[in-house]
Amino acid sequence: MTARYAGIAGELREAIMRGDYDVGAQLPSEAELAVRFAASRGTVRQAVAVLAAEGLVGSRQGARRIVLGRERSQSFAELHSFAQWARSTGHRVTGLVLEQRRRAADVTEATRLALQPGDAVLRVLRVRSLEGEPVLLERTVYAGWIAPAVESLPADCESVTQALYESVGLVFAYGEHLIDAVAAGTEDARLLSVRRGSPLLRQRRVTTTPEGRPVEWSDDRYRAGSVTFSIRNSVDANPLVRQVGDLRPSS
Amino acid sequence: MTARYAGIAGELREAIMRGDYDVGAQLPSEAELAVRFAASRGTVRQAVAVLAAEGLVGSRQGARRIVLGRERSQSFAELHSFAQWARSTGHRVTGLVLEQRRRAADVTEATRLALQPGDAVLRVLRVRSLEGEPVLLERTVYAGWIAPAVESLPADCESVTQALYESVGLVFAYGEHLIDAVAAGTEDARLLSVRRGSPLLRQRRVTTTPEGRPVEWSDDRYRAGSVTFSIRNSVDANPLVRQVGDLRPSS
DNA sequence: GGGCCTAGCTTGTTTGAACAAGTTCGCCTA
DNA sequence: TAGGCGAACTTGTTCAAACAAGCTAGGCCC
Repeated sequence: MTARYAGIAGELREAIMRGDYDVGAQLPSEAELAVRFAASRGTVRQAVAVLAAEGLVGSRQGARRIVLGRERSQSFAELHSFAQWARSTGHRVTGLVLEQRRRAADVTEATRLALQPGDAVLRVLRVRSLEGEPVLLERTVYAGWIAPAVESLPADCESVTQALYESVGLVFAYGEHLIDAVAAGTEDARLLSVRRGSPLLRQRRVTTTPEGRPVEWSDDRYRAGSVTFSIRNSVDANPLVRQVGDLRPSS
Repeated sequence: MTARYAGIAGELREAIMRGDYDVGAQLPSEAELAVRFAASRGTVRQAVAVLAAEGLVGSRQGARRIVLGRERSQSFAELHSFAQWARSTGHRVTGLVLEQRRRAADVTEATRLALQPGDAVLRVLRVRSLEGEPVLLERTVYAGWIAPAVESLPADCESVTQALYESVGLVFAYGEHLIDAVAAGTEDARLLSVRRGSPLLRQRRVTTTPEGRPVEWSDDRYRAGSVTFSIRNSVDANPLVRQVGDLRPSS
């Protein structure tokens, strides 16, 4: 069994998504839930805190909690891994490595991956397709210490995240993402079957292990209209930040 | 004074941002912090939970907490309000209403704002500039009940969010955001001074009051390169979600 | 020297209790 | 009837204690 509060959160989440509570309706009070689940108030609070973080419920001191929506945010794994996300939504996903080679890290890459300039890194160019249509172009730089594991993957590996976990036990735990829009370059256009200059949604990200060690730096470009990022937030919890452009050269 | 845990979180945050702890370094243990701040372990845990949600520190059961970075996520207000965000980063921001008129809500708008089709709504077209350069085009639909307050604002109102708070005490508490890339239409191109078809970063959002009542539905388009969205997340906390495109017609 | 194992440290989970602070709603008064 | 008041309810904050579970480092054995 998982933690108690996680179980309670799960039951409440299902009840909300099932429609037991309408959007805008009130949730039972903490005291009531504590009795129903035979848990202390603290544990119940932890459970509803999970739902609040997912954006499902909101709360104000003094008033009952309110149901804000029915769609749950997906897990970190689903956010990080294109394959896991696509699969969880029932889409058929494929991938293909077009290029892969080791190089010495330049200053930018070294900084981002917490390496010394000149240390070995592995650059990979990958196309991902949804239902056979190419929708995503990934230009990834892996830190040298993980390169062997990445190179040993098949070129059409579906989920790199999962493969790395299974082969070397690597876990991605933290990520920082920068999202903006860019025009498709010549190569982008050719590989994604769009016209040059057409809009792409760009997501640049650094991912690190649970110990805080950077593993990869990636520039992912989505064909416009194929994928949308969705964010739920509240006065309490909010992870999204705007930044003025041109802070960093684009790789 | 604010809550105890908030104060502790603040001190720790400052220490991290000041560089007392290097990125990758360990934070003192909960027990140690409890002694130092003369608080119970529970309160200390609440404080570090705040930092974890901000993406500043990470934690693993059994091991000391690790400093992950030095940049803090901004507040919800800064995320929601373009003006407040820009001001907090030291930019000069201006705004101008180009069009404003009441209409009956169509089915889409009514659904998103939890109204009945035919109820009155207020549509506003606004341009926002950074340092005099137009960077953002806002097409906003306000629910009828807030329309009078919006109409009474000056056309060059800098911060609508703040103005509405001051005039009628309206507070924005929750938001749902959809982010993708689109090509600039004829009107977009003219008003943002870009070529037609050039890439724009689009953010569609619904914002609601603390009671869960939708206030506005907006389609914001940023000129490419002017603004970047940044997200920090971890296995525990993650608010960002991908969605397959074409789920909803674009306004 | 190399590998295993355990003791102690550190974070995760849960309970129970108490008070603070904000909301709601009915009642009472002017 | 309109407004104000207050009691009951509900969430927010804090404390203290105990056990579970994962991690680390040092010592021990081969």
